[in-house]
Amino acid sequence: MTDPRFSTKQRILGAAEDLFARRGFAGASLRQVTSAAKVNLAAVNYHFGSKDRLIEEVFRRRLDELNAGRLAALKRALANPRPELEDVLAAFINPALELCLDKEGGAAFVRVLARAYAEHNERLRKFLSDNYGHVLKEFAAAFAKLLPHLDKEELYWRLDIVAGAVTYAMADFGVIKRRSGQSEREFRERAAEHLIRFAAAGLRE
Amino acid sequence: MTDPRFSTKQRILGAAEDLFARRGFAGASLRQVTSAAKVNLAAVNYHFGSKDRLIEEVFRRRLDELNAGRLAALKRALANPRPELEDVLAAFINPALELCLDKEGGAAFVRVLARAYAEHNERLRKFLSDNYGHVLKEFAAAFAKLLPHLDKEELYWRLDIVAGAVTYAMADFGVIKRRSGQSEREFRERAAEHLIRFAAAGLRE
DNA sequence: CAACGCTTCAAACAAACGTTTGAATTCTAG
DNA sequence: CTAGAATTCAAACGTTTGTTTGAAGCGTTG
Repeated sequence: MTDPRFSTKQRILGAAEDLFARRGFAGASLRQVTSAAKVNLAAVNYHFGSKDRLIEEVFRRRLDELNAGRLAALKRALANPRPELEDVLAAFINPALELCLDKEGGAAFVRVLARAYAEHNERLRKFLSDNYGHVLKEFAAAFAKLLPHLDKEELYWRLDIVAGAVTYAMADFGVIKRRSGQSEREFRERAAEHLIRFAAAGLRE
Repeated sequence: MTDPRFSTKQRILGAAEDLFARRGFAGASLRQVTSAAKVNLAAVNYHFGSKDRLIEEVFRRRLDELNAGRLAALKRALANPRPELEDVLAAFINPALELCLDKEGGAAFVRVLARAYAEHNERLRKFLSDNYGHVLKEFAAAFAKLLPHLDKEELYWRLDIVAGAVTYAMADFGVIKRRSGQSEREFRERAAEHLIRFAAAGLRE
């Protein structure tokens, strides 16, 4: 994050991601961010314009890739002539899991994402819905085909619950801690497995 | 909230609850709180000592009652010789639902509670676990009896997922909006029904 | 090397922050 | 009615906040 191989912009984004995850958008100051990134305070306003726009860029950097991954995984799942419910769930969850495990700062970002929900910030919600709403639409359509016994309202309710459970579990808000012998990857993969099985059961009824 | 029938202390707690829900703990300032409560700025430090202790009191005021309600409902559910899984889930969820619907500011508080999860704040987590951890233990024991086919680890995973879904749904982080013809009460009760059915299916597998 | 645009920098800005103070006011006993 | 405690109040404390400024440094291009 402070690695001088990375550009000033990247270092700021990395430090902001980490601090927003740990202290929230209001709780993390630009001085804390720039000091962690080892850049000058004014660099944020030079490169991003304002703190609000920095927050948006923290989202954009990850979500473009995450949502592309989710759509690609969905496409692969639906290539199968008789896709299983679990496959579509995995198409939604696994790219987020990979983000957590493989990308530097990915785990922090997932917590930032969960914070965005809690913020209830209209500006932020509009930004997310404008830029990434179509992804959720495509998944909703796929689930609708696999669950023809559910009417539209019933389906939306359940998807909303699934989204909540996924967000919460990925951000490890829960109380379950990784066991000492267990690797971070093992732990996360187990969490995803449980999540998929649980959500599938709840969706099917 | 600004009603002069209420004491200074109560007005501060009410205003703080509302503003913490909307802007977070760091995002809501004591000046905003005292101005909304129509009390003097210094009143917070006079009555509570500090902002941190005000935050704790916002939790304590509601959680004492909420958790007492949950334990009472659990006891009633277990009075039945063959209690259903749905009854225990309802014992956990319905008191939170009542808080949302019947208590002034209850809906705001549920969102404050969801923020506490997002905060990952060690001090806050310890406070909550010290004061209300025993409630979760009792529910876990009740679920364990009803789901003997699940080993301890499996059960804890699923309860963690349920807790996440409940928190998320109660704080209405989701995208589902109340229909125009529907009352807040109807809407919330539907949400709780869906939640119980979904969670029961996921727990039973 | 000179001139240029891009980036970094230390310093300062006004505003807002949590907290403290000491005097004014209100309430409560005796 | 009065003494003393409890509460409210305006004002100020020293920090920290996001943002702006103008000069200094940098690498590229003519």
